[in-house]
Amino acid sequence: MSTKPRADAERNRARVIDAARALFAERGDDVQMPEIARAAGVGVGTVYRHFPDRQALVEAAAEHRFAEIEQYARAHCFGEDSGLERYFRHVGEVLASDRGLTAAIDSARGRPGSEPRGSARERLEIVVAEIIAHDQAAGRLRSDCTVADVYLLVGALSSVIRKGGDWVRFLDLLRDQLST
Amino acid sequence: MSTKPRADAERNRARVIDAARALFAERGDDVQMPEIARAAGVGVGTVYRHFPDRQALVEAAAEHRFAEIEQYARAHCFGEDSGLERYFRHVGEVLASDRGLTAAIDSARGRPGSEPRGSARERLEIVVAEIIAHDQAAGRLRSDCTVADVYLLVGALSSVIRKGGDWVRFLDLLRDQLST
DNA sequence: ACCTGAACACCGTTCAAGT
DNA sequence: ACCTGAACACCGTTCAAGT
Repeated sequence: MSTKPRADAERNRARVIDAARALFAERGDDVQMPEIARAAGVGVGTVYRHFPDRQALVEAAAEHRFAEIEQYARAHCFGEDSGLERYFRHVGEVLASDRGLTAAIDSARGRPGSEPRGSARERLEIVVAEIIAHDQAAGRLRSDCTVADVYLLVGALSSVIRKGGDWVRFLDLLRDQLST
Repeated sequence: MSTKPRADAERNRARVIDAARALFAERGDDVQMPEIARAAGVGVGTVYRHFPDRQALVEAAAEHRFAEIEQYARAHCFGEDSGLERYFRHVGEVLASDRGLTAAIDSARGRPGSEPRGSARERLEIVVAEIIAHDQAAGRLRSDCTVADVYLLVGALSSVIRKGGDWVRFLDLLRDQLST
């Protein structure tokens, strides 16, 4: 369908994403578009050529975290103890270290299942479903727990972290609840 | 200290609060200051004379809900079953019906204990402490549960509701966790 | 004292002109 | 095709002028 983009366009896109990742990670939502453009060494118009609006850039800058979390999940959430518990703890750590990810999650448009085919988010959703099934098969997770439940709780976790709340305590209050 | 304000000033203040309550309750955070001024029949400058900034108005417009919730709590959260469970359910219903209250809670500046003496929020905090003590005395609440925990969970509940999530399910996932 | 609303500041987004 | 950045739109907040 679409023809290959020009080399300078691709390079500019990468620069914008890199600048956005660094700035959003550190200061979250209170970074302005002109500042990102300046840090990337391009004009604002170029940012808008590659991303339709601010929200799209926030999501694009967070995308790699979903892939990273998926890697972690595949490696560490299918053992002898609760995979979901490990999952929530790891997501909490990542969210706490990247305020841009909390911004992406807090304003997520889609419900579970609405991701485009093959996106990092969709692959992550699949692993979460597998963790749930694995924990349930081991009899350590309530049988009615769904992917939507995990999304709901990750959203809550994200907003706790964003507000500077004690998210470890939040997970403690939640923990054994998910056990049978 | 301060002398009595002029009658028209007091009337204008009341009009602003009334307009803000109605508009925030229905549409939450996406209501602009000029619109509130117009609905109140005053100039924007008058709004700013009575409230230092938008956030202060959001909080002032939500204040009465804290008193209402306190009334409910005193009447219904000291019975035979879990007072905290009734409390969370009621707060959820109020939050779901008043998006202005979610806006006030989601951007709350203070931690528990930081309220001014005698404010509605402080009185509410006291009742929450009493509910906790009552539930703990009846042996139906974990002994390490604090007022800060309840704040943490109400904040999480508020953000779930604000994002249009299934808050009843959220409370279900949380429910028995708080039991001993 | 208090009120009004035009004006200012700020930031997301667009678009005419340039390469 | 893509880039630039001045200009526009929008909204929170201020302040000079009025009562």
